[in-house]
Amino acid sequence: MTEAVRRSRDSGATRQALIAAARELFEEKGYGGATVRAIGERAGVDPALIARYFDNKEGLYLATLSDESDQATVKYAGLDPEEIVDRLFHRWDERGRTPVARAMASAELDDEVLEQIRALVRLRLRGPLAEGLEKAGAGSRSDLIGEVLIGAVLGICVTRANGALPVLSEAEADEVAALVRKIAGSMIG
Amino acid sequence: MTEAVRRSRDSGATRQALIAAARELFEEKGYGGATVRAIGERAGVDPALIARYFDNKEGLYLATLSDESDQATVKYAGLDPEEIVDRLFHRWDERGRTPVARAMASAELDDEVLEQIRALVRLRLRGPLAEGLEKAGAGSRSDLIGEVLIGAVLGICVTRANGALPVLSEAEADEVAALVRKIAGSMIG
DNA sequence: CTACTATGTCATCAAGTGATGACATCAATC
DNA sequence: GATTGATGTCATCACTTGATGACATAGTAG
Repeated sequence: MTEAVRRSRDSGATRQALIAAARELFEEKGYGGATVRAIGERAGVDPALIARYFDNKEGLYLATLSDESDQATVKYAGLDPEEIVDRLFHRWDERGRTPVARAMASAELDDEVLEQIRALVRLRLRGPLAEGLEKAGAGSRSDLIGEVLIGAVLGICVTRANGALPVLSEAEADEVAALVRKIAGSMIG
Repeated sequence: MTEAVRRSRDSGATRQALIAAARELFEEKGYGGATVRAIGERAGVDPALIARYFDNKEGLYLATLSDESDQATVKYAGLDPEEIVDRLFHRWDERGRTPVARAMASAELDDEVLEQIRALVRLRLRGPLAEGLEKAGAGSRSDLIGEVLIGAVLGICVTRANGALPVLSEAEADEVAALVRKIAGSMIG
């Protein structure tokens, strides 16, 4: 029987605690800024267990990406491009930088990370986006247009979060969202 | 007499060599990834001189930002918004990430860095952009719209450079530029 | 020539990093 | 309850980093 017993020593729970703590700290400090000691402390777990369960720090990082990918229950399929872009903006804007968004905004990407990012984007974002764009008559390069929109939203959210563009940072989310929708709309005609 | 003698020991030349090497390495590796030893080596200069001339690594980083600001001879004043955005895109796209662009895309910004970025953006980018937008009849929030455009271009250039969005990365610059112009145009009507 | 300052060189420190392996302890199985 | 594998703890290593200060040398002024 596989009972859902709450064991005092539960490797699964430890794994999840580490992933959750890692996601938080990677969001806050970035990959380099988050130390394995800090992650272990926040998870209430000995840092050495990172090596046991994820080989090393990078393995844990990849695990956070997979985890986010799994939890991306938001379905964009079948929506208007403007609606997709609107929701994407709100998601990235509210939740701060998810590991995925943060990775996408970073300068150079490790090969494995790049692979995960691309798969996630293709399935969850660009796919539905391109589909909606075609349906709306965006013409041939709907894949490219979809990615341009994703990149644009990412840049807006990043600069909005870090304060580099003060007016944008202080604007109401809805006002910015309206502009983002406008951008999406302009790609269709 | 202040002659332009080429001295074998020239603190000015040393400073410039350090700034140039630092800019390159900050572009390639980011702030954390560029070590003072690597900067010194590329500059052909002992790393200890960083401390002498710029106090510490962060001082050198700020110096690279000022330097880029000084060298930003590109004048956007008086141009159409679409034209400004087009040139901004090409600049960031060709030259790779300048220190400024890289800083704008980073997650959290140090106070001093933030200050420099904001000043640079206000003077060189958002100012002319907002002016052009108003002239074109963009309505009230031209400051906000200008910053949204800057953020969008930044995100497009960053994702284009790091390969997170493959179609965008492989597209011709001119094709992307056309879409960027389209986005700018949509903000006016 | 001498002395003095600017500039450059070098060795080294203290702190922090990720990783590792020996050891301890829990919990399931017989 | 003894055995055994899974899980957790701890000390420590090897390495890198930014920074510092003592020292060396060039170039100039007197």
